[in-house]
Amino acid sequence: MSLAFDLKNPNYEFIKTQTKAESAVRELLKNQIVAVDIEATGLEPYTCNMVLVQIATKEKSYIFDPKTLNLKIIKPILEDKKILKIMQNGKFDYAFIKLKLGIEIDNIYDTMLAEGVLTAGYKVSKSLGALAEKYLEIKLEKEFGMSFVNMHTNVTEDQLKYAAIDTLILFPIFEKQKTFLDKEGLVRIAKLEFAVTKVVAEMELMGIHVDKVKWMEIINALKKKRDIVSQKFQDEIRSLYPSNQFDLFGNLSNVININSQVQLMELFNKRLKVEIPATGDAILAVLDHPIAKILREYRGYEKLISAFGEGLLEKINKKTGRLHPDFIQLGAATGRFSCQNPNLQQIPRNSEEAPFRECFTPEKGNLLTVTDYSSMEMRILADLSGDEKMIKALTEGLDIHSYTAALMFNKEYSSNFKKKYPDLRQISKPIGFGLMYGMGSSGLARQIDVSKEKGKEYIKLYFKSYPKVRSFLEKMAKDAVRNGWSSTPGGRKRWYRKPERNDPEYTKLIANIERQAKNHPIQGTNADAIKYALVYVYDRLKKEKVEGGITLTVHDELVCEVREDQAEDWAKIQSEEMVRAGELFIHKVPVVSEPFVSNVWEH
DNA sequence: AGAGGTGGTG
DNA sequence: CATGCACCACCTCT
Repeated sequence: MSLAFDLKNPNYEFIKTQTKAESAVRELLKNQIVAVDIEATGLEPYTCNMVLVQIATKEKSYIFDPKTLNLKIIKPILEDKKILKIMQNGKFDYAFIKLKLGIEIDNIYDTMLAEGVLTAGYKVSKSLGALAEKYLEIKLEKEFGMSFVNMHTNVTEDQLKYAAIDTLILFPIFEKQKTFLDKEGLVRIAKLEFAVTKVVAEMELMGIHVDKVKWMEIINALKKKRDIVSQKFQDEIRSLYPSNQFDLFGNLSNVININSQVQLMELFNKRLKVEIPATGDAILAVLDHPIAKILREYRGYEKLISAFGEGLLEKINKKTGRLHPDFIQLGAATGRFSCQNPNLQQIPRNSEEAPFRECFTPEKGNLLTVTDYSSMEMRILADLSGDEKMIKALTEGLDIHSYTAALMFNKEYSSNFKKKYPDLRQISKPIGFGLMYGMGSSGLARQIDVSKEKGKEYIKLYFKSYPKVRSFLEKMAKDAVRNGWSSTPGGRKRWYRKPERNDPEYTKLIANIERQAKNHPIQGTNADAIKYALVYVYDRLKKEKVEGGITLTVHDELVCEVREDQAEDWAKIQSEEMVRAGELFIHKVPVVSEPFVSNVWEH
């Protein structure tokens, strides 16, 4: 592929006067497509600064100096709905440009997200370097000293060259990707991802407030309990070890490291003479041994303290006093978000001892509006499979697991079924979830603690109740193995590496694909829906002039923080927009989302 | 630095 | 033979 620019000597202009900047803007406004990139002193927009802002045409990169220029003048380019902005991981640049210049970039084509939808399911790098190699067979040498991180000196000519290349190279990558998006029918889903990315940037900038005092109260209480249990554990096992050790202060020291799986295995298998294959909770639970009981109690506390302790508070932003986690837009192969630093999608649900979610609170004068889809994946399964009885149950608003149990075990469904036959419902519920995950009979048997034969029988009864669910799941599995991909009705694809026939793990690998492909259309459609919802909700916030923004998305849930007098009305709108998004994909059963207004995340 | 084990979420 | 999807954080151990 021949490039429209010279890699060794890219055409660029480093702009340091307002007059030159103005004429550059005039030139740029003549284009339908530009590439945009920034260089910054670090990754965090609140505490780092922009060093360069590059906007390029196919042939030439205009490099603006944010220190000497008033960059408000690039607003007409960046906010123009007609001019396409090619960016690599645009969320990053969007955040800086919004924060430093008050400009909201519109009409983004993101090469990283495009690559994400083109390679979903494959573990491949989506860095600019990787894309340049893949599409252009060019190696981008990011030399040491090229970084702008913590930079205080003047930019070098080499740095400017690379800054120029970072924009110029986006054009040919964009051209190549476009043909693949077309070929794979991924244009629609790519456009969705592009529309979502600015919402994600805004959501990250918004962040969420944490009640630090309450958080530490919870942690300290847990620590007290943990330390008592930990001491008890050491005392109970001390006699099993030959000599007592003392620490510097003459206290008895710990016999083993309770956190060490290796030492625990030695303890159970060699000293307590109970053969266990691992020390996970499922195994310890059935062991019925006093030491196992203490260990389980310890683990309960230790887990919460280590995973959600001070570490989370250390991530509070110095500038804003809020948490600003990274939402990875294509973090999961199914199209779901993932979340990092910290992962707010795995904060424990509130419990008596550890009401962590109560610590996420609105700023004074605001309230949180929380909306989630109710039993969305069940609804998706009903809709995609077209199973009449499941559709009927969900349409009539019946308790789906009770209704399933009634069908399976030939009982009359009633509104008090749950109370009348709790044991039957306890069988039907895990099957419903398990099947969406491609679970087999032995897995189910293990789950609900019945024999393998009983497990098989239950699944049979389930499929007899919902025959189309079976044929749907089997078709998904078979098609994916044949095609090497599966897709959602929204057009999102997930690819699978087909194993060689002679692979020693062939059967296992095929079984993996089958399970993943049964789940993908369900989980993926949920992801498609919540992503449309994010765009709808963001647009509606602006349209309704609501003061506030989106703070969190947790797979089937959206959380906004808004001015308190607007919260009640807004929560309803937020739910409506979620429903509207869900109805793009679900037509045969109702989409349901409940609105909540609250001064804590969850109560 | 990376793997494996464990366990939190949807 | 293994046999429930999708993640991320923390711990130990090599």
